Amino acid sequence: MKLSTRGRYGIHAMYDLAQAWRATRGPQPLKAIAQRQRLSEPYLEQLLGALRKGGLVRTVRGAQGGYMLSRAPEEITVGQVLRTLEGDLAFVECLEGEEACDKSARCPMRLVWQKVHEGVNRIVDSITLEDMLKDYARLSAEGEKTDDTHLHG
Amino acid sequence: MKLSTRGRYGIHAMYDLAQAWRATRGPQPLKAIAQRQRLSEPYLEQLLGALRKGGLVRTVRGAQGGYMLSRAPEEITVGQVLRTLEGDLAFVECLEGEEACDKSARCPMRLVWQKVHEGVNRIVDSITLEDMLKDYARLSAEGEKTDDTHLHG
DNA sequence: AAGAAACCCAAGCAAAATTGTCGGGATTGT
DNA sequence: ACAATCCCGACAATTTTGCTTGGGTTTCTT
Repeated sequence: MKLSTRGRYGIHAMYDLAQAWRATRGPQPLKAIAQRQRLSEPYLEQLLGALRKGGLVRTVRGAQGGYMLSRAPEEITVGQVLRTLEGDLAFVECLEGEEACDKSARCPMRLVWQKVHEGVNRIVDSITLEDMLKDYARLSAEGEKTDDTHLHG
Repeated sequence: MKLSTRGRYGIHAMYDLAQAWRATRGPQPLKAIAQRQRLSEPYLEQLLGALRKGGLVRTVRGAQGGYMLSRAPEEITVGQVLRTLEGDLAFVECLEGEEACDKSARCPMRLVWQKVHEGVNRIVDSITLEDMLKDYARLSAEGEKTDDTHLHG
């Protein structure tokens, strides 16, 4: 029931890129993202590769290159990121393919899984990277000290 | 992100016991439950053991014994079953213990995980075994053939 | 009292998934 | 040219999952 590190690290990376989007707008080298978020470079590279294929980030190759969001932070949802890295956010497989479960139409469990599936997706799709930036800004304003290094969760 | 077989099989077993509750009220032997739900006996035994410790089923030992719900189907929620077998339904660990995440108070990710956590729990706690029985009865009424063997999902 | 029908429990274990690492290739700015 | 980058597939370590095995213990029936 836990998210794997793919989803968790992916959100960290995307949040990092959302901050960069506001600040410099330039591409961020893998190494910089990995250091700020304290993630292993080669592993993060895999995740960013998947996010690129999913159309959520784009890359600039060669020196001074790096990764950047493919569109504005308010147009990327947490759900898009998680589904790209984790696959369909379904509790059970029988919801994924159309014919994954033969008895699908008359299964007492199915409605339960459907409700959870819809609920989870509705929530994660309602939160954009921009929302996360704002929420965190508000949170920081309330607390006193500023500290923008490595916050995991 | 998938439920493990523990949660899935557990719901099947509890649904089976909910049906039995209405019909006979007598304890159901492990073997009978396993056969109806097509689950491995020794494995199911583990799950029922956990459900017993969790207070959701009670047992009658000795010959003619078996497992039965510890209270009425309308008083047992899907959430109780899943949490008993899967642990806290949290996307990330930092929500579980109080001090699992040191920076908890000012973490940009935390609010996201909290919202999902609350959403999932609200949904699974809103569905009782009785609801499942009713939903399935309605579903069966709509379809024509009756068939109460092994429906997985 | 014997036997069978049941639950109870702790280890062990193979397969699968997760979480990375490694090595080399391709592209591009300076 | 050269260095900074991204790109990609293979593989290795570790953990988790999904069971199985081999014993117990309790209680009903005869």
